[in-house]
Amino acid sequence: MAYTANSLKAELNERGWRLTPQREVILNVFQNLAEGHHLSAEDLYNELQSQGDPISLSTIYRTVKLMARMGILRELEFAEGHKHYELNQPYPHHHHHLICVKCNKTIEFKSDSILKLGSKTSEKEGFHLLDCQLLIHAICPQCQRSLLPG
Amino acid sequence: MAYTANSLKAELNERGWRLTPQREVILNVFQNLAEGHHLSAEDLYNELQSQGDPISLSTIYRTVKLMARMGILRELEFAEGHKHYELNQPYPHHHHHLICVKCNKTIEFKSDSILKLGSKTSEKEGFHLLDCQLLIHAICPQCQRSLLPG
DNA sequence: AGAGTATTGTGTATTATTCTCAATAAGTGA
DNA sequence: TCACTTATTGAGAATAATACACAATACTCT
Ligand SMILES: [Mn+2]
Ligand SMILES: [Mn+2]
Ligand SMILES: [Zn+2]
Ligand SMILES: [Zn+2]
Repeated sequence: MAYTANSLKAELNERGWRLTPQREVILNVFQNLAEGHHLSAEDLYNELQSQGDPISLSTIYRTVKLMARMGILRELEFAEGHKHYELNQPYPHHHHHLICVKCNKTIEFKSDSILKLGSKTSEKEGFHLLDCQLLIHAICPQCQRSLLPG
Repeated sequence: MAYTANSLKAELNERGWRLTPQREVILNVFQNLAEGHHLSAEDLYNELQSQGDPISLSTIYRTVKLMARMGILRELEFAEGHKHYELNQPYPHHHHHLICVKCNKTIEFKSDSILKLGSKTSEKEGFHLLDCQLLIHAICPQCQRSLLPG
């Protein structure tokens, strides 16, 4: 069940917030993003720029944060010093990430048992689940061979 | 199997690196850290300061990064804008985190099935596993009640 | 349409983390 | 034990991601 402009508006208004063209366009970018892709704030800024919908960096930071807290986007912290975002999709699109801490190569994989564990755990503690992600930090085959320090 | 000064030295030297008093002291702080505690770089800086082993912030940042890449420490990114570190312990101490994205309340929980999945996945891709952590972003009971924006 | 207020864009501030570089000291082998 | 090589440290400056302040704008509701 993908978001439409209307369902997004409904969810925003319910909390006393507003639907703006910026928010709608930003959500669209994520909905059209190919599988396995993740955007940083700056990526998103450039993408919007080049598709002719320029939006200020401030608004971008505010919006992705807002949408992550609504559970619309998931916030991913790989090993690069800045956050990445992607659509927070339910089963069967929900997935996890295996990351090389040296070169940032990322592999996605699925697991519904983790998703179940995430729901069960947050429910048990009375938390409202937003996102559950297994993050595997590792070193890829190529970087294992390289003798470079660090 | 906790690290001793000697085993740490062996692992460092094996890679052409050196054991320094700073590295030894930093590892000790983490080994003496109570369960459920996590230190930011600044926390660690202050802790060392007050225990009479002052170490520069530069060295602290370099050391925790080094130890994370060696698999000695695990790097945790909660929702506060800076990293936290804790000892990377194997089963049965290995655990995961449920975090409130609004107030940062953190609850730890264990799961050996995730640990297995992490090993299996990285092995399958030929990666050398460093750490595997399930991160559950959620909103705690108290913050659900609060009507504050954000 | 108008009131009330959430949101935007611009510019600036903050702050975690990295970088630079000269001084120091760990490892190694004679 | 003593040099020799070079990894490491500490101090400070630099960087870069993100947050903030505020006046102008534009949603939403009546
Ligand atoms: Mn992904
Ligand atoms: Mn922990
Ligand atoms: Zn790699
Ligand atoms: Zn909370």
